[in-house]
Amino acid sequence: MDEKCQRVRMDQETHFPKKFASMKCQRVKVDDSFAPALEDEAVEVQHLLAEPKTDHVSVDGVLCLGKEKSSKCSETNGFSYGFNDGMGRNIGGLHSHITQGPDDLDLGVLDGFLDEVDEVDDIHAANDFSVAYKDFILDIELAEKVSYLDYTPCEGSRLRNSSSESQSPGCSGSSNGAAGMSESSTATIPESESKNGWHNKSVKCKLRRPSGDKWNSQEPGEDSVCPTSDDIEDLDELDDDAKPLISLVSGKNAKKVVQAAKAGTSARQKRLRKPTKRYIEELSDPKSKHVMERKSDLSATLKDKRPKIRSHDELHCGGALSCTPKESFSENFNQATSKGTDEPLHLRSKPVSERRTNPSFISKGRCWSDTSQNEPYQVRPVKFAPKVLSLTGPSAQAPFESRPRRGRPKKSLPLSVGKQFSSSLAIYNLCFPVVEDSCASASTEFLESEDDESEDDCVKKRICKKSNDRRKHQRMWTTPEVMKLIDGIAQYGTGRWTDIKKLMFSSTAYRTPIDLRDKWRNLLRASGAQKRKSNKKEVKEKLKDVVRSLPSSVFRRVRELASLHPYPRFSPGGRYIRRKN
DNA sequence: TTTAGGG
DNA sequence: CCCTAAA
Repeated sequence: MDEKCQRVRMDQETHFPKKFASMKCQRVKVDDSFAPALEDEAVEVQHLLAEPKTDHVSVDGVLCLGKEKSSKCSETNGFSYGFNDGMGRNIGGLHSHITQGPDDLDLGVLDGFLDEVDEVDDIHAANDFSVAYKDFILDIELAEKVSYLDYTPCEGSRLRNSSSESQSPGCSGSSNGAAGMSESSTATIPESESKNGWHNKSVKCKLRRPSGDKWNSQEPGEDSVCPTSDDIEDLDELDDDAKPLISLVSGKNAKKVVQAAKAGTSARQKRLRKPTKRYIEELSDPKSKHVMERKSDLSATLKDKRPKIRSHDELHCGGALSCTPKESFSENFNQATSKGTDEPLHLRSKPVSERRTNPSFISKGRCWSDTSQNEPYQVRPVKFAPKVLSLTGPSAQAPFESRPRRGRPKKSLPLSVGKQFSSSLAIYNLCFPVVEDSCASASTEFLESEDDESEDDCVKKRICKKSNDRRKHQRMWTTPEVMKLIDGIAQYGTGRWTDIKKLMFSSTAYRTPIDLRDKWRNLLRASGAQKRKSNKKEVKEKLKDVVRSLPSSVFRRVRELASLHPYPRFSPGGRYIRRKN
């Protein structure tokens, strides 16, 4: 662990001052649909607790994260500013080497840190850094001391609880259950206050340590260093978001709490997951509706083509198969400690039990991504990574392409769908009913996910690669295609999509008449030719992608045609006219 | 089967 | 893109 720490630190020092410019907001932008991230928070905290010695790195990661968010993706939230404000000073105090301008950071390094940060996407999604901060604080605290953890397990679970609880206000209604909890120490601190960059300087000053820069002076992995209030102080400087926890910790028996928490993670669960590019891409799918996933269970697993980045606990997917003793122990421990407290049990046990019982948890199709190729220092994950990969590899794609084609069946049908049940693979198949791709294909995909390629290329590659796939992926409309479509409409008018398809798109089999029509609809909206509720600008902003990629001449034509061939060809009576040839 | 329209 | 209703 020391090695890991140092290594990362070295990396950080070396690469940090590079460039942050390459940072893609992508990561941050995928958030909005992530309210359900809450659902994993308890687990996440647990994971973080489980990682004793990454303290420094973790904190650095947070700082970087803050910078990333605020500097590069200012559109995400106003929260960023406040955050940055607070963080900026702290960075200055704590890490002189990362006080470079926002553009001096390196994405690669950031990614590394993101690993430490665990679930960046989730964090961003929740628009709530407080959770993350608490996590890190826990991390740090945990790193400090590993000894006598054996007593006060209740405290540990308590801590976890409060962590998961305090983040609930930042999330949408789905987390009502947690909101009802009442833990005196945490309940007194309104989370909402800490989310708006609200800076409580008094606290800071009070706790501030004169010269302590423990991040630079203290060697990682020193077990002899007790978690002192200094640590808490420094942590407190991180951000106000951390305050709830800090007050919790300091208000109660800080050491015990932390140690207990640590005890809970003596069976250490390493964070395995690093979202691969593929998943990032998947996440940016505008159609992502994570709420849906929660509601629907198995059916959703078949339909869902949007694997989500989630807690690596989902490695329990195929759980019985890939679950290592350590993991199971950890889970059991958590449940055991949960019982020891006087707090509502369901709040704690929910994440775990839900994962176990809810198939949707299992089938996010991202198991193999948890093997985190980008975390070289991980040992245990690597041990079972191949297993998971081999098991889930093929099916990792399943959610993506197993979505049964509803409606009229199209040309190619699945070769085999979920027929391979054996006693040992029963669970696995349950989770991944569709297992059809060869391992080779999966492995190529796996490797490809690492590639750095433009999204377009990604899409196209996938399409090509799965040419025999029944599933039709998004296919970008090229400008020539759009112009062809416009020509066709000019010729046939709107409403005769099959004709247009036959004559203008006879060569491109992947464009169905419906596609043409949809595209036309989009063009209308984008061009503002349609007098919709929203004005042009608004529409254009919405469909910026389309607008961006098309010349203005196209839109002129669109508007012309729109007036010439009004799309919703309603008869005076209101019913649409079906034009006959 | 095809189109319209909503998601 | 997907789905359903309607023609």
